[in-house]
Amino acid sequence: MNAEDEIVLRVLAATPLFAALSDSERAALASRTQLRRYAAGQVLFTEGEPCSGLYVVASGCVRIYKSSRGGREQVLAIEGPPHSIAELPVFDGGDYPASAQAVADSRLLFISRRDFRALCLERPEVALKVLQVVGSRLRRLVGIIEELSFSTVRHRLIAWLFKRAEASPDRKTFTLPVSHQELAAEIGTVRELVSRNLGRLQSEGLIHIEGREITIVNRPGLEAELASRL
Amino acid sequence: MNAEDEIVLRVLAATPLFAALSDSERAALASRTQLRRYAAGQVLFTEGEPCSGLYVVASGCVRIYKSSRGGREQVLAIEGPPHSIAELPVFDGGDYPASAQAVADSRLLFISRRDFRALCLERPEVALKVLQVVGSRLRRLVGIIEELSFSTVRHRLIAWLFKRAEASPDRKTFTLPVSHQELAAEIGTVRELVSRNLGRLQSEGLIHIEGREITIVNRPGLEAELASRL
DNA sequence: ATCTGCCAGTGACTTCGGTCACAGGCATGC
DNA sequence: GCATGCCTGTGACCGAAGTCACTGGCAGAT
Repeated sequence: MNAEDEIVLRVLAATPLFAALSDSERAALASRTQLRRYAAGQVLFTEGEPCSGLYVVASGCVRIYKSSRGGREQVLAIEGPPHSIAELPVFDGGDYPASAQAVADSRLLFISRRDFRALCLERPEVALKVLQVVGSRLRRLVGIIEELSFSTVRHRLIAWLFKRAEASPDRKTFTLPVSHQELAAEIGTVRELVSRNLGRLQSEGLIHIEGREITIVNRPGLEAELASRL
Repeated sequence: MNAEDEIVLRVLAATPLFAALSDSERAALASRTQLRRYAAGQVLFTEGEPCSGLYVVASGCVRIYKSSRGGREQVLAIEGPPHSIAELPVFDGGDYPASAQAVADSRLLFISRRDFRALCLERPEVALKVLQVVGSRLRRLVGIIEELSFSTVRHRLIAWLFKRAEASPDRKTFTLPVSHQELAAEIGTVRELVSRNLGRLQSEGLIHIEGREITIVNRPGLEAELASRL
């Protein structure tokens, strides 16, 4: 067994979708799995393309997004290992509903539509797992709709900052990991509004910005805003 | 077999989810299915409630929606017979992500979470069907996100009018089937903007309004707007 | 008939979102 | 070095979106 096969097996074992499989079943699946490499920025597929199969992130990071003419983008999801991508269009026979792009250099497993469907029929537990994964995906989409429909850019920005801060050691300070441009795509607006709103939050003493370092200064104040009349 | 049982069987047979079942399997499922009645306006479940099972619309019509404090609502889907509702939260163990309400007097089949999961394990074809159904649901949600993120109220209103017109005999004239309030919830805005935008479309000679009758007057003009820099 | 509640239209106003244009910073590559 | 390209901040501006308040219509209930 070569190094690539080993990676494939390891990733399959770590992926929730395939947790229920036995070792031998996983080996069988692995033999029908491709390992693909993508450079940062490279596009995996574009919305509207026919769906050829499902991906699992082995390393790196992938973002799923819609783009408009006019050049704006709206991010729907960002997935790292060991999550799967595009499980859904595999089943309803339609095209990919959105585009996907590697954020960093990435390796992905690719399983063809046919193989995956066959597996689901053979091992219903896998299908149930898919449903579970898809459930959380749907929840996230509903969350995005809620935010776009009911809340403001400022709101969404604050929520985004909190999400980042929670993931940092002291839950207060973190380094902006993306450009304003990308942040804008994630919260559904444009670069300039991100810049302005960050500036406004700072001048109101709610956060502190130093280069790419952002610190939550007045957490209660920010939380109060999130709570108010969503 | 009484009348209710007959309804249940008939609806199960017509529902895509259960198309793959044999008559005897459907009969077994029917015996574990409840028939529930809801009056127009009655709420089936509210977002955040624990998910107890899945519904199938037997007659009438149900809308799925999120509501904000401040009293606004955003409609996510409207389902008539023989479609199912809330297939998804059944699987990921979470709460209902949105609320559901009968639009008209309705009868719904209710299948408990347990029974439905068991069925999916036993008959993987059912699970695959669920995935297919859920796929189209996800597409619609992505479509909503796209519209909210990239387009304007005017845009969404025109798209909505087209959707209605397509469903009418001459593809031009139809009766507004809902209040402005409800229309606003469906396209993600407020009553006043619906009223104003309808008025504006008429004064620009694009549509004609007479009471609740709406006629598409200048279809090319409207289409051009939909096409422009989405 | 009157009262109540929902629905529709509209004017005045505020604020939010977004566009355009431009200037400066900082890295990379030649 | 300089040129190039991407990222950021900001001022000016415009139109869209939303809020508030009030009017009048219409249907159902009593």
